[in-house]
Amino acid sequence: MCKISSTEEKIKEAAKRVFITKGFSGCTSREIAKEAGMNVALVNYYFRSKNQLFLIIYQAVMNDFMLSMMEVFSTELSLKEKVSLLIDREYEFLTKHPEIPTFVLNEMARNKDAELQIHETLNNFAQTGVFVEAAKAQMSGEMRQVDMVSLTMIIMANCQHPFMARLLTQQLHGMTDAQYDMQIIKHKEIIKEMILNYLFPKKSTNE
Amino acid sequence: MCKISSTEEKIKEAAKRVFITKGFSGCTSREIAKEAGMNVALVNYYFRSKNQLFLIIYQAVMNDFMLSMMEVFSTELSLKEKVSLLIDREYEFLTKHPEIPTFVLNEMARNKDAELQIHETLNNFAQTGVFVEAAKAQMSGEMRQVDMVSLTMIIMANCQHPFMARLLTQQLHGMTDAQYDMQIIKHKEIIKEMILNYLFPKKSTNE
DNA sequence: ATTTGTTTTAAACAAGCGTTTAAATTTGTT
DNA sequence: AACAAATTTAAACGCTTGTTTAAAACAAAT
Repeated sequence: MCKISSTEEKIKEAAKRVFITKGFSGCTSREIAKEAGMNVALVNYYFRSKNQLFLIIYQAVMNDFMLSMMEVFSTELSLKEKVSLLIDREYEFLTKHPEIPTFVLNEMARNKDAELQIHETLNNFAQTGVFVEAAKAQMSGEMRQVDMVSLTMIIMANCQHPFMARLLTQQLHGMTDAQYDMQIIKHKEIIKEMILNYLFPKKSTNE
Repeated sequence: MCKISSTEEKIKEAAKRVFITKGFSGCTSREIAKEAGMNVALVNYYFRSKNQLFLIIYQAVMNDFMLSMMEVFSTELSLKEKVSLLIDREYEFLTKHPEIPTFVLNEMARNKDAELQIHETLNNFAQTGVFVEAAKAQMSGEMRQVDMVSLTMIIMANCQHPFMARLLTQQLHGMTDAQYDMQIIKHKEIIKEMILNYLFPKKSTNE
């Protein structure tokens, strides 16, 4: 009976790899089965359909993705330290899973049912109270008056895009894989300074 | 004989719309034909195959995409003004064609033949001499010491990502389409200030 | 050892895919 | 008007798709 979890898990792992790299429309059930080293019928025996299997994978990936962005907010740090740590964690996560943002955004665009899944993790996001905290920091003058949407967009853009546009950027500058890996490490510090300088400006003495 | 350009162009326009919104793997030849209001066989009569048609569309889109980023560099402005204008042009282009970055990056990931197409526009990019110009500005101390790769990444990320991650961000903050359109207009000014402040810092008097 | 239920397989299903064919229609030319 | 070429159509091609079936292989229990 312990075979259940073995093969079922193998299929899920294979499906995750294939779905993330090729997308739902870009792969076949047989391809997933082959990647798992199994028969095509087994995929449907455990998961009923390609779509059902996809939904399970998508939800899991989406959850990982959102959690990686949220866990920082629960810490007991100052807002400036939180932003800094958030960027670190995002780069850490994306270095391990560089295809996930593209995957999530693509599948959201393809399937409008995806609206459902986001709401679960969305509630947890509001509960961290980071928005209230940011509002206070802006009141006190500690932080620049930036609305929370733009703040979110700035952080997401500068963290995710370097991984999403890797192929284009690498070709544009004729870089090897190793060179780009190094670039990303350097780039993280650059955007961290840029963002923190903007959000928490050193008050210049001539104003 | 004037029918040639008429139907051929109609198919191309339909294919462009379908390919950009659904991707190569996400659509069928019959779908493109239907969008153009024509028979399936006509698509292959004019373009031999789905793949051939796609390549024509991809090259045209890729060219538009790269040109929108490059034309600014040929102007006679200061480097600071160039960066500012580049961001304006990018937002202008992406407001009209918001799906293009996702499309280009997705198809690059799917098809490794795409390496060829980039080299054409790449040469023009080097010829603008913007890299030499930036190096000079850094020498003179006008501009911060940021390598050109990170500079490119920063600009691309903060311009493209807001359009690429529209669905996610909109859901995350519960925004309507109209609200997000407004947000983008505001966001452009924010990232412009952030980037320019970083690249061309006002020398603080206490240092 | 036989029976029971579960897991795996090979084979088949209809539907849809990209593509081709060959006939019908339209067009331009004489 | 008659012919030749180009355009458009409907139908079919072989192949792959997601999914199902029914039999085989396996495991556990009596």
